[in-house]
Amino acid sequence: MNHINHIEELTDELILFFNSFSSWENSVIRSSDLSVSEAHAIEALGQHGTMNMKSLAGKLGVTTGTTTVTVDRLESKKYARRTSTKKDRRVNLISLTEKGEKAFAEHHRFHLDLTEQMCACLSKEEAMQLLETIKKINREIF
Amino acid sequence: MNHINHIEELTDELILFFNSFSSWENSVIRSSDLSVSEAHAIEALGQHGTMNMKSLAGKLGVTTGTTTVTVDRLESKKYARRTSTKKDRRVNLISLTEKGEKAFAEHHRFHLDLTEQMCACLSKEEAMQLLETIKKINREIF
DNA sequence: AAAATATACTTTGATAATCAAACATTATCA
DNA sequence: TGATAATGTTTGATTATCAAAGTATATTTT
Repeated sequence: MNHINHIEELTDELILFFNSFSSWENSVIRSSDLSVSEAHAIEALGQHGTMNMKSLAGKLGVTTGTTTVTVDRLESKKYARRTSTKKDRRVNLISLTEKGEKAFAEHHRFHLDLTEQMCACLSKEEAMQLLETIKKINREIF
Repeated sequence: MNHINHIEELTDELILFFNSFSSWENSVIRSSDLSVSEAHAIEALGQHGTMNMKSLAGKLGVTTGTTTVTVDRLESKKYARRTSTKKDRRVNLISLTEKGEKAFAEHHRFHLDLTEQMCACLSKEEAMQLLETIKKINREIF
């Protein structure tokens, strides 16, 4: 993989993969009654569990100000709730309500289906290798 | 890869990968004088060459209305231009100006660096396998 | 302990991003 | 020719976002 053309090619395929994934996700979300940012927040909370505003903002890759707005809407729609802690009263812990958990499960089902589709066009070995590779990249690069 | 837990795990890693990639890209873009949608449009035009509005909208995964706005801004900032064709006078071909090509090259450099970083933590075989796998998924799923 | 500094979050004000639906223009089909 | 389809723009509304300023609480320094 030292060859420059392979780097070029992999780059182009990664960008294409990213854009396709993004389009796919947006169209899945638009078929629900959630906005894109709301859905992403629910996804993060469902996957990683209750967390404070700062961590949630970090997971979503946006500022805490943006996250405040998103969580406000999730709260008013009853998908999530804020809980303050005794230990540090500045902190708000954000957790999913039952409705939020349900929405997460539903959305996650789409992701699982997509992953299954992907694996269906790969051999068992390729799929296992993909998992290992993505894990490595997630741990070591991002 | 038939095991349900592996599907779960791969799904979670893919989502993490996607979110990390997204955050990375956003922070790269914010260090330039382009907005996120402008940068994405330049990226698509640079990678695939001149195309009409509909194709560009398709590549970006947004409506043509949204694309009109984006291209308006790119044009007013001199990164891209519209050219009408004789063959079909409804069509606008969008192409990068010299300034646009330069911005693309610069942005693409960041992507190439990221890919190199990724490959640096993989063996040659793993990297080649990743390329093949992503290609397959891009062709067959998206 | 008081003052200074840092942290977690919200608010504000502005701009960017987006969609759906209506519209204008040009092509194609019957 | 007239009807239908396709390409792109405009409109009106909503969502998404940031940076910077503000609020409240914790921590550190003197």
